[in-house]
Amino acid sequence: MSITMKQIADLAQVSTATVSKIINGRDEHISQATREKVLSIIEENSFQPNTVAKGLRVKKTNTIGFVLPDITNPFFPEIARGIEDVATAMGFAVVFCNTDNEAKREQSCVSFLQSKMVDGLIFTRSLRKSFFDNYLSMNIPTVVVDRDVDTAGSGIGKIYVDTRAAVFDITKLLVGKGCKRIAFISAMSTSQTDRYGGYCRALEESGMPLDEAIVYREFYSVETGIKGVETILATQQVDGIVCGNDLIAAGAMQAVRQMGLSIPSDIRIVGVDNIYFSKFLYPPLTTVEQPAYEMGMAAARMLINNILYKEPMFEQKLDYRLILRETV
Amino acid sequence: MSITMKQIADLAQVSTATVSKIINGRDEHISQATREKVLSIIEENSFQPNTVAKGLRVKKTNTIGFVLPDITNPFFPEIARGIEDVATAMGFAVVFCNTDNEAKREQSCVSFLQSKMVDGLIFTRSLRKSFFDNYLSMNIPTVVVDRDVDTAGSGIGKIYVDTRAAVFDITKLLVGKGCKRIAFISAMSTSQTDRYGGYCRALEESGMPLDEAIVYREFYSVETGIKGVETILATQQVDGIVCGNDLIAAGAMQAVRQMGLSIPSDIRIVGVDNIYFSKFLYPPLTTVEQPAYEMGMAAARMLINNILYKEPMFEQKLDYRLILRETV
DNA sequence: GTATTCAAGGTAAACGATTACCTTGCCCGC
DNA sequence: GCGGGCAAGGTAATCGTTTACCTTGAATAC
Repeated sequence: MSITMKQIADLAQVSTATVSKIINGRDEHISQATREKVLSIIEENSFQPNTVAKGLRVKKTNTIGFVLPDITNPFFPEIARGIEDVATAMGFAVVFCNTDNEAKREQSCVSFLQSKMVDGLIFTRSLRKSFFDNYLSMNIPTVVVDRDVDTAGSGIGKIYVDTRAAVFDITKLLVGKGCKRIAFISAMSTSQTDRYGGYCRALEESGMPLDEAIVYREFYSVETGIKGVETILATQQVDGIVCGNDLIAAGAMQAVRQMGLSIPSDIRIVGVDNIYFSKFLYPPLTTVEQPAYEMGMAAARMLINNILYKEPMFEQKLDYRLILRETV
Repeated sequence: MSITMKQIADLAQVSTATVSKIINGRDEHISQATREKVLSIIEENSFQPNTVAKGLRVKKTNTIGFVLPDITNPFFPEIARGIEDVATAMGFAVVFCNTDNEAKREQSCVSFLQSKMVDGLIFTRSLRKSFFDNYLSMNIPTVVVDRDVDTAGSGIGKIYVDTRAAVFDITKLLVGKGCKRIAFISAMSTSQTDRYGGYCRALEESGMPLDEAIVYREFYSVETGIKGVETILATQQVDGIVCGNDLIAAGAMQAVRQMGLSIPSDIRIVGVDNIYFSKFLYPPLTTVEQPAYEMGMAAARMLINNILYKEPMFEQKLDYRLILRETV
């Protein structure tokens, strides 16, 4: 095992209280000589205070939990990195928890993280309703990112971009390019204020009918993109597809190419997220950028400022940006 | 704060020792009545033992650390997921640490994780030599994945695939396709038993000269791929490029297309890793698959078996597999 | 000369679990 | 009727820190 504070104290012939005070800067009543002696012994032995003991004592672990669906989805590592970068800079660690979007795992993540005494939690695209009220009562500093949840009065912070408006804009873009019949492929989601809502409103405003036969909703995955175009194009004809995210778009593009159609001359396709790989798709994907890294940073910053300085939580809307490439 | 064991004990009118014994199954001397009573009170209050207190007492935190260069590189989330999945299944948590391949950050990750009393560590593409001897003396269960390190006698486990052989095979593939002049773009690396070594040997065996003018080595990134082809093609002509990983290949492909060349008719390109997005590149990338998810699982399994049951560490070589797509 | 103050540092009780060892009462054998 | 054994559970030390409060000696005030 590593060296403990007690051993350092013995070496320096002082008490652990003295060592502790020096380490934590509560050292108004420590002489310069003692301070230097202790510090040099700490240095020599490269002593690092045991954070689990400290955490137990002070009930703060300088650790935050990050609950996300799946780190393997390329949208999340960017957020994760944003979170980790500011957390590290502010002296916090972050522990990850994948839920696969399953309610049970979400629950167990939270209780697991709680038992680790994390000081706060960041949820990305999770924290489901069934769990919400129960969760609130735990009273643990929380910010949700990219999740539409009613935070009013709950003390929960929120970082988001208006993806509904983003989808609205990008389907309008398709309309502007002359598309007459635009399909929608995305994940199933309960709320109407989401991406699907943006699609509907854009159609409506353009005087185009909403046709369930050309919307397909399942998961935010490549497979959904593939299955989506396969089932829609089996019976329908469309000249544009808006995809709920870039993963879906990647799958959709592959599937339409497989059917001998070409992009964008036969079908125009757009996505959402602007994941790193979107520009390497063929053709490079037109999409709307969500600033994932910045969202992660903003979330971590808000959370940690709340933990450390009791700064209030708030809602912050980040801007999206149309990324025009070659699929429209 | 959550409820503590003491409070449970009070509610059940027993001692904390009794509660603890029941929770941990050391309950031969507890009556069925008491057990049920305690269990039901635990249930009602959804009590979860505080793992940091427990960790402090038993000096085991059921947590492992995962040190990696950058979660944003799409090769790593797969490994991470593999690690997390088996860790979770075996009752362990994993905390991540990005190093950006900087020696300082690697050091501080380790001492940070150590202060968190992690029970073991997994390094991916890190654990550098300068640090190695010092590290060994810490005597913490460790496995390295995808890192060429001499583990003989060190008690360090190792999961790897023979990427040297993989690169050998895939450059041979290029030779077989008729390439006469094959460039190499990869990361700088110190050891000769790495990907570069495979490239050299393949050239040699094919009777082709090794020409420094057509090798470019910097980082495992898209940018390196771009800069690599820009600098090589500025003065040289080649008909094949082997890239150290798929990220580099993606950059390289974009750059050669930008120069008006086409793949594979003008230049054949191959990568290594088979990251998720390789099949969506245009044209779909020929590469060699490293089973990242399986590597993560194998690493976690070995590490945790060592921690829990003192099973010895070992070296395990996983197989790679040529993925023939359309860039050759 | 006594009371007060202050610098410098020590004492010991927490934090929330685990666990080696003790206690108590009951039963049983002889 | 006494010792042994066992079932059932309690006591208290411990893990490595932090921190409220105490102690000590010297300086200063009056």
